[in-house]
Amino acid sequence: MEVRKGSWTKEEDHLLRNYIEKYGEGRWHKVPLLAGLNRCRKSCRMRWLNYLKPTIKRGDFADDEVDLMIRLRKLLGNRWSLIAGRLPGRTSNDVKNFWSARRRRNIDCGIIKNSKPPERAKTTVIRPRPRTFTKSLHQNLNAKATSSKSIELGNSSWSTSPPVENGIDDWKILLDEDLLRNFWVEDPASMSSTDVNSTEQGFEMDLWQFLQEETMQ
DNA sequence: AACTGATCCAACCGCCTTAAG
DNA sequence: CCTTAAGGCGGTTGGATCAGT
Repeated sequence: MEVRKGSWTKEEDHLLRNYIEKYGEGRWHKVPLLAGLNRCRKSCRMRWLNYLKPTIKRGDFADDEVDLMIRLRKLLGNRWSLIAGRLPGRTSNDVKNFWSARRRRNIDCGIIKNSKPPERAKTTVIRPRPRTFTKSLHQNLNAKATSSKSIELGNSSWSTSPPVENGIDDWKILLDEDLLRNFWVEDPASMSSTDVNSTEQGFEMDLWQFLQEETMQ
């Protein structure tokens, strides 16, 4: 039997909500059967995560959200789920849609203003390389942190977490656009789509905590 | 009121990663 | 190891709605 596609009906939403209430999120392969939905597992998951989930925030992005999004986009590239993860209540789909609308508008403006095809902006996606945090490295970092108040960006020895002693201001500096490129180790070999997960770990570090704390303020 | 182009956003698709057997 | 199934992600599409004429 063909699975249903297209827009979800209220009845389907109701069935999915009931399922999640009863069994919780996850085990998406079982959802169609147990919820009584004639939808594929992916469709169910997508509907829940992007639309039905109660924590989802509706409406326009606030200025601070946009600001944070721009900074994160510079840092992470088109990794919408990671970006969305730092914007409470926003989904990767929201972020993605926002960004493509924004991009479209900018391109259109370019056509109107310049009356010639806009140059494709050269974006350098900077992906941090995960590094093993060895004991010797840690000692080295501590030595550096105590010997200098400022971060030596050009010759940074750390890629995942700054010395704590330098405080939050250092992270703020790091998120300034001109400094971003110098901070992360650029790795052309890892620009391929297959090298996504190797970078993931690095971001579950102090940076994220800082960003979250900053957005809470 | 009717038409048209622009915009928004929910949904689909294809690919990749991961875990289990 | 290899295979397979499931989860997850980013890119893209297309229908609905809005705005302008």
